[in-house]
Amino acid sequence: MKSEHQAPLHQHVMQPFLTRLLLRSSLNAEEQATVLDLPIRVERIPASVDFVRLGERLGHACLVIDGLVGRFEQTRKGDRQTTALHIPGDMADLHSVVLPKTSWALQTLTSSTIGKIAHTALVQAADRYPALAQAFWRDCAVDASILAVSSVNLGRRDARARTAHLLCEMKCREEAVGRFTEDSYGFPITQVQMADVLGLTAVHVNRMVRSLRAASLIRLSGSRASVIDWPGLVEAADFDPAYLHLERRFEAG
Amino acid sequence: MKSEHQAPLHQHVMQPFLTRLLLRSSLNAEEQATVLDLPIRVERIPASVDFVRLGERLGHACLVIDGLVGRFEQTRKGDRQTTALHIPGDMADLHSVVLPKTSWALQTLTSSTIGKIAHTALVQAADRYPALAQAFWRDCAVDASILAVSSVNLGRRDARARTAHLLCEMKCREEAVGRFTEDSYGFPITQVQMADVLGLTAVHVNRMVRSLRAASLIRLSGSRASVIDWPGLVEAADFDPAYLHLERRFEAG
DNA sequence: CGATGGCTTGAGAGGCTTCAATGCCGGTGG
DNA sequence: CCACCGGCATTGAAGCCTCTCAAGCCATCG
Repeated sequence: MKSEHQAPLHQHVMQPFLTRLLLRSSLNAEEQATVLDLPIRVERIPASVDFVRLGERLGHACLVIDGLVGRFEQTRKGDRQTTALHIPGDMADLHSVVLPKTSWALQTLTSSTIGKIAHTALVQAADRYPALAQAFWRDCAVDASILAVSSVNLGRRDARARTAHLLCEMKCREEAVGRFTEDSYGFPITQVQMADVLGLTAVHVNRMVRSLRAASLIRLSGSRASVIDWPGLVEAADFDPAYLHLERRFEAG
Repeated sequence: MKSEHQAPLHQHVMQPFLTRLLLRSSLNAEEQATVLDLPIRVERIPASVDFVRLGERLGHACLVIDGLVGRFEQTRKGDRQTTALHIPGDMADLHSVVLPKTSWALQTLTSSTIGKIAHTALVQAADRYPALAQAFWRDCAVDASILAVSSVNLGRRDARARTAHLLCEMKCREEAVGRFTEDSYGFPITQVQMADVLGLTAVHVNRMVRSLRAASLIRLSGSRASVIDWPGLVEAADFDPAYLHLERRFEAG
């Protein structure tokens, strides 16, 4: 029941996001159709482009359709901290619907396909269907939960555990959307970019990655990460996936 | 127009939260009345009590009415990272409405008064008034924005700047609700607790606090923080209050 | 085939932690 | 009324984790 009365090309493009929403929220056919019918403007963007800048006033939210996107902020000195990584199906800045003035920036880490969805369309959908409003809200809450764990990593775990933790998190997130195959997932990110995420220097990231490789926990070849010893990696990372809220359960309050 | 037809004792207790919502959202009289009429169960809790624990399934959200509350997570080793501080008027876990299974814990830092509001009541209000749903969502988005900046602090700023940044942030947040008076605000927090927030050891927090004091930027006496040199503190912290979204503006998407 | 970007490795410096001890203060009980 | 106790702030010294600086290697690409 996906509103087949009109089948614009963009529909298949919204499907991964709907899938993500359905992971955590129960939506009826009408609500699902509304999501699929959201007008979207698709755009291809090369690697390393800041396509949303600090202090901008946004009129749309960005859906990652393909590629890898980083949300980041920086210090006056210019040190960059990536606060979130977004894979296909993620809305990189859904929170911009309620906070249109950005205090963050978005950057493509690899060349990516981005879908821009007007705030007005999202607000209309949320206003009409409370279940959608709640689903959007929940999506942002999960984002915040990841942010909180990221703070724990940066504040309390050493470089090696931090690095392992990132690999664990991305494995679980990719797996949740069916992108973890043959014990590996796409991880097309340079060590400099990893350093931005982990609050480390690229030099030290290199040493930590090698340490994990030497311990036969993972292998990073080219643009993929292969998990060799999942229990070992989880152990090294002190990882508990609960914060990702990936178990399907629809109980609200 | 505050629904004077019934004036239960708890109403004055919801006022600070409504004030906080109104800082960033436009709500009509009916919507405001709905917030003030939310049923709330008030409870007094001593200092250093974990009143929400990890992995719990919550049926209510916690409003801080008085005192100081910390949201935290910890590593397997037991190192604690406080990811958010909450002052009176804050909802410490509004996001629990959409994610009732906690991946965090709440702790009183001083003896506090907490108001428990049933999720069902909040969901009903949100379902009935889209503007309220959006206001709740926005409140969570601001919380996430603070979390993101916290990641920047932990990942990219040194101990001194981090310490100064915390003092700046709390000054602005207290000021926004009229609790910054005579160049000072309540900051009843031990250096051990500050260390939990800042991802440092208590010993080093002590040295950083002394350094800031020696530079005549602030004074921490007993349970209050006095700002001596605001521009200097902002400079030391590399602080930009934009992420707090405290300017009154009601444009949505 | 030189330039570029990413990965790798080494050596030294420094910021923060760890361990340890002291002083201060308020609360409590004899 | 005062001695004791526990929590908190403070200070010192040593050590380690991570950064900084620097250089070399390799693949890709124009």
